[in-house]
Amino acid sequence: MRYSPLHKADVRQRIIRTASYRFRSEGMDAVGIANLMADLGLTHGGFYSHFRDKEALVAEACRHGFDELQQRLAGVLDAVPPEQRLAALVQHYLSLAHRDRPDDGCVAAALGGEMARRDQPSRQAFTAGIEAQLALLQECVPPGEKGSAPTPCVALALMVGALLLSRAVSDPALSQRFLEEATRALAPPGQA
Amino acid sequence: MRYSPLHKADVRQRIIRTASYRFRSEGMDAVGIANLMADLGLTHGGFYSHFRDKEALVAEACRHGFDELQQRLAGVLDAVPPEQRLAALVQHYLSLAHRDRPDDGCVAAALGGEMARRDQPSRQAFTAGIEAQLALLQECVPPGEKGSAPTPCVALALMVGALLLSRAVSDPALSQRFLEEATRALAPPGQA
DNA sequence: TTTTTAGCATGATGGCCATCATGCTAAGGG
DNA sequence: CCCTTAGCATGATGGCCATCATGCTAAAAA
Repeated sequence: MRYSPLHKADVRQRIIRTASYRFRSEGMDAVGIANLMADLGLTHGGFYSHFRDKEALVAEACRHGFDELQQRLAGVLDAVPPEQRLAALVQHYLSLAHRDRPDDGCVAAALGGEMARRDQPSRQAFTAGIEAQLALLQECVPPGEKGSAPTPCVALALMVGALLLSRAVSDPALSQRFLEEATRALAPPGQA
Repeated sequence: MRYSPLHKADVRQRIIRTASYRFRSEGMDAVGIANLMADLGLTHGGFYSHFRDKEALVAEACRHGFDELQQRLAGVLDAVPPEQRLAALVQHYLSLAHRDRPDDGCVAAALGGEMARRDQPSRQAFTAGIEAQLALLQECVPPGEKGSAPTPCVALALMVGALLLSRAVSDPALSQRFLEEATRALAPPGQA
């Protein structure tokens, strides 16, 4: 063992972390193993002692990305009284900052389309992340809200769709419209 | 000219058409020029006499895909009285058939994530398609609907997001929930 | 009928891809 | 203090990528 015994786990985490960012910003097919390892000052040789294949890394990177967002959103929610939680979450998710930093943002919005074409391990990791997001949204709906409030599935689909489209569209005004109108639909200003 | 004078335009259309399908089902990076031309019984040599580069083809394929969906949806809307148009469109868009045939479906849901990373020509073609979809949605909202109805941007974002997630998720039950709950949110059953 | 030329084919270039086989090297266990 | 071995490096394999240069061939123009 060249480095200390904990270094393998550390390198593994750095691979996942870097992959998670680069996948979201460049797409999963666009990031090669050799190129990715070079980011860490390593070469492609050792990769396969950490992961069985690229698919395994994609699954891990997916998990990592969802965990990260989940923790950040949990922090946002803790700082806010229960009635304002949904609004706070929506404003954070549909912000210009989130739109402009896909590498540090929601995996579903950045990689959802490509995930539909991937193998089972990655899709299962993705599904688990989605379910965690739905659970988090569930907790944001105040107790008294009746059938009028959007369900977690609807809220998540609208947020993902709006963020995705705001990124894809080349017209800045239209990009903002997606964010603003989706925000209004989920967290109407005329509310507590 | 080897074939009749109209054959160049015909071949060009066949390239666009095939590319449009394959891009949506396999992703734009996964379809190579040589492989694509082979689908038409041709080789890679002639490609660059039809398009300046791959980016130009992506833009054309994007246009073609949006046009096709637009025409199909227009056909659905014509067969239905004005009050039911939004519901008909939503049910068509959020159907299992659409979910399971991304190659023959909405460009935004299949390629939106990758479009955000593409060059200007493709993104402009994409934006034009989105604007056409928004215009079509605008016409679906009956005259009397007040502020309660979702705006076109919100409706489109929700539809795209729900379709995207229903495709990406590996759990069939969750996949259907996205489609059904989004459908209910946009075309509530307790309505004309 | 002859000549031009457009549409496509062939082939080359340089690059990147995932994956596997093997070799070095330094740290841990004895 | 030596020897095993784990972690990574080097290099090879076979394949696909976009793009450009050139050549063939048959149809249109003369």
